Amino acid sequence: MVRSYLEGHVVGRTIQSITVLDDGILEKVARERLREALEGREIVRVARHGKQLFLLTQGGMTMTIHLGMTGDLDFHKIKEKESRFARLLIDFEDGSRLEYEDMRKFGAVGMTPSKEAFVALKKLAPDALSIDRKEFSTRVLKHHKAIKSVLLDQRIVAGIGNLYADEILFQSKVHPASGAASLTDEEVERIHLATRKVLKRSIRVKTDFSKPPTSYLLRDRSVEAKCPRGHKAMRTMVVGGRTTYFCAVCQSPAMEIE
DNA sequence: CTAGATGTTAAGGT
DNA sequence: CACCTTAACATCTA
Repeated sequence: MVRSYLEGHVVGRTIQSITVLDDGILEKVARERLREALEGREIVRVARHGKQLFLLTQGGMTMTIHLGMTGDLDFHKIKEKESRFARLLIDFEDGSRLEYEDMRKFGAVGMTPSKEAFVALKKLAPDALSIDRKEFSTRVLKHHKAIKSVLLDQRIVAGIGNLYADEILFQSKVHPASGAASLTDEEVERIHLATRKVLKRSIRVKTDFSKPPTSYLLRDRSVEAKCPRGHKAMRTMVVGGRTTYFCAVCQSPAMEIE
């Protein structure tokens, strides 16, 4: 969703200047180098791999952007006063501007010769939406940690975040703490299908949590909530250091055996 | 006021 | 190596 938003606004525009407001978000590149390499170049393509974004320039380097937890990109036709948490500005020659804001600064902006080089460097797994059933299953079954931790591990499958992992496991009726390696083939297949369904749907609704179908857990993330299938059994637990919501009825280990 | 949480990821320990 | 925990960060809420 961010990728298509950017594609519509920055492809074809030429970078006039880059203003780094906070060096803390730069990933292993000095602001001078970023500016030297990218200013004056036209953005010709916007790509995505998992949660990572790439702005490819004509005959030059590629800018990498990760939104982290609170990052956001806003395109403005004219230069307005930047927001409180703006960290980096890209001004284009036609007077428009792309603003990168990130309150908690878990995001990162960097530079790479190519998307492929960056993916290799970070050891990122194939993107969750490009991986077929067979490969998904091979990758998942290899690990012995909790299935939720596996889904969140960008080196096993790229592009799934905390909320989406919960949603995927709810839709698949699998308990988040189940050991990945001991899942049945059928369960893994359900998880693979749910991953595609949930991510595609989320991209379509632009991650607006009020818009997914009412059968989605994402709409109301709290223990007070009723599970979308009517059970009053929402539970919370910590898996792999991340808060996890699930329905104790739908996703009980007993249900998995059916 | 402090404690605890939060769309993430890298680094350090076992 | 596989896995787990924690720190970095800046707010907001109980």
